[in-house]
Amino acid sequence: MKRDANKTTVTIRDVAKMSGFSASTVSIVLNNAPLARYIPPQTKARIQKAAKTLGYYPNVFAKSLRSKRNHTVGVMVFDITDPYCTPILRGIENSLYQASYLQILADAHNERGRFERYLEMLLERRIEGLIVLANWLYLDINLLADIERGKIPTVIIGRELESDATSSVIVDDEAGAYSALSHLYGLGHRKIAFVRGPKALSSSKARWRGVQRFAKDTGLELDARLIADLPDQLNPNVGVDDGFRMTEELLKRKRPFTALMAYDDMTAFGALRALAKAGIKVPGNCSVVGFDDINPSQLFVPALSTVRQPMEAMGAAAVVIVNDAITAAAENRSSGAIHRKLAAELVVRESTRAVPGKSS
Amino acid sequence: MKRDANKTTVTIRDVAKMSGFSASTVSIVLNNAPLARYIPPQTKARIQKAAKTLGYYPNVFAKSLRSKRNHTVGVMVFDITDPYCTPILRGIENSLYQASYLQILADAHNERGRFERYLEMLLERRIEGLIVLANWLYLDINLLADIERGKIPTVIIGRELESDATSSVIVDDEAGAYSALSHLYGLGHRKIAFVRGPKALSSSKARWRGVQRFAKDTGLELDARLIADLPDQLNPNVGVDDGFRMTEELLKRKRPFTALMAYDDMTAFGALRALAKAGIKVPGNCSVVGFDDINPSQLFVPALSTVRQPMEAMGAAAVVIVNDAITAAAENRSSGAIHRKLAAELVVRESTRAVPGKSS
DNA sequence: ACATTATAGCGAATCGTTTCAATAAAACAA
DNA sequence: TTGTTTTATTGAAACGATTCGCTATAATGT
Repeated sequence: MKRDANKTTVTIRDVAKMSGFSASTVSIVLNNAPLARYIPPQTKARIQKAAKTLGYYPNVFAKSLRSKRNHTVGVMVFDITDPYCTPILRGIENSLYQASYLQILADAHNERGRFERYLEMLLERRIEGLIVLANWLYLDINLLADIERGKIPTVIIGRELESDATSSVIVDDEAGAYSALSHLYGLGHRKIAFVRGPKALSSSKARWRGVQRFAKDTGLELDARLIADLPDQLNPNVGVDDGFRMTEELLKRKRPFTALMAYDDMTAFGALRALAKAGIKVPGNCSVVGFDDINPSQLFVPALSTVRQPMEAMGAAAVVIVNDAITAAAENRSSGAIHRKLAAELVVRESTRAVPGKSS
Repeated sequence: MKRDANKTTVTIRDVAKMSGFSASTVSIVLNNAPLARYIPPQTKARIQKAAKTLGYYPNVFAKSLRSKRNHTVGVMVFDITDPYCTPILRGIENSLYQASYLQILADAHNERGRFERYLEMLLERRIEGLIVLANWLYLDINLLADIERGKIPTVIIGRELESDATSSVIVDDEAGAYSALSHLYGLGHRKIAFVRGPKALSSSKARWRGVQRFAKDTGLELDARLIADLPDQLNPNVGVDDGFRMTEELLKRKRPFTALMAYDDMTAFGALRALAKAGIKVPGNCSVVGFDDINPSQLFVPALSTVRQPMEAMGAAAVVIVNDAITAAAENRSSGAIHRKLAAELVVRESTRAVPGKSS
């Protein structure tokens, strides 16, 4: 193994040799350590030039072996295929970049085993923080134990854990649903159908609470025959099929409605398809409102009115939380869990319209 | 700094102490190193138990400081917001996971500066391989120099570089466009409008070549008045607006057409919107075909007929290439650049139909 | 002229692992 | 019995960077 021949890695000692100074000095100069204040400019220049001509990159492993810091956080996604994820990832990435962190991306594919395996790998990497993007189901108790074990600053986006020992960033589902329904009501709709989310999801419950609260506030009657439930499913992309089926189911009940409020945009897409198939024009004969405002929603014809989750902001908020926790830990301070609930915003597009014959 | 109190990291020496053996032995056992063949089972058991009860994770930094391997590859995306990216990322992730690599995700936001900064950070991390997902414009020459400098196995998805020193995975745009046009032609369409892609994109050219070849093969006439070009733009999500504008432009020319072939799905969405606005039914009065088969395409009403890029497979192929290159490098073999061109597949959905009055 | 302080740079220890070479006991062959 | 091999374990030297403490010269104060 004549490795010296094609010596590929250039170390700090190479720079030292070339510049004529010691490794210590090189380190001090290149990092602008406190001691660098005593180093005359020309020495610095010589060292910097040497580093540049050699193409020297400090070895992060050696570096973090000493400093215990490695400027890496793990980002665990439950299903990157879900369009809901992407903007959040963008938000995370952007904030992380600003703080010059790098992210290791892990995709659990909604599988518990995969989640755990990835978690282990991330722990081995000594990530400084962990952001979990729990867009979909479950996420139970004892993986928390795993996280706690590592004592790594963690924040969960999209779910609030029962034990609030772990920080979280969620959206105000209840208020969002409230405003969506309020929008339909304001347009004169009274016979409103609902496709509710899977019962297992906490956001389903919260959104429904918003609906109920609005109904109570205004005396709107919620007709049980106009309510359908999405089955508990693991695959978010099936949401559209389920939305389709549930809407057909609703139509089959022959109970007229002038508006439909879907659990989320995917469901709304399915509803749109079912309505089109039944010859019902949107928004002419029926208004449809979704939730989330995933990317395709604005593309649709008609563009979907929906409740926008501030996804980039959620990602950014998560980064703020972990970053604070990391610096707190670095300074040996302790920091409690933080729970942020962001407001959702109604976005009115083309799929909702005043009920015909009535003026709003 | 009483750090010993809350000693957070458990090292191999702790395991050694607890099990009563030396650090060397522990290392050998835990890694199943060749020497482990001499270690009696009960010793192994003792060590393993100690490791488990202490919750020992080997420190990857120390590890790779010696071994020069860190099982990490960089994945550089030009814009994670682009729905085209997601399935490719999924393909990459999945293959990487199988090979038990972890990925560091970097998003260049289509900005050169950001690309370079990230590249530097990745190089510092001593990533073993690099996958670049060049979905969108440019990607010029001298960042290649940067990559070459690091001598890191690299593969580019979505573009073929002029100098073929860097491996690439692309889709057969020409054949894909050929088959899309062939599909329209087979449905009886003769007056076909085209919204071509931005000239700067190599895929634009390739797809247009496919169109031209088909036209030549069959004698189909390409009417210049039915051809519009997307402007050179940086933002992929603007594609839909441009598609809308270009289609309106085409309609304004008053030159009738019964089918429209869009550069990609985003453009097709824009076209769909413009056609709807003009009161032209799809597919009743006009067929529309896209390219890519991004996720929303199947959701649309009508679902978009398009040419499917095998995105997961592309991601997987990229991983195979870097993985091979990495192991080759590890064994001191040299490996040349590899160029894979994957077939695209026509997906017929609802947006295309035989031209009225004619039977296909 | 001498003590003090600021300036400039270096040596060596350290971070947590892996691995080579060495040791030493047991097992075997002659 | 002696010599060789196999089995079992370990100390010490890397890997590449940071940092504390040390030296040594130069500048300053008195």
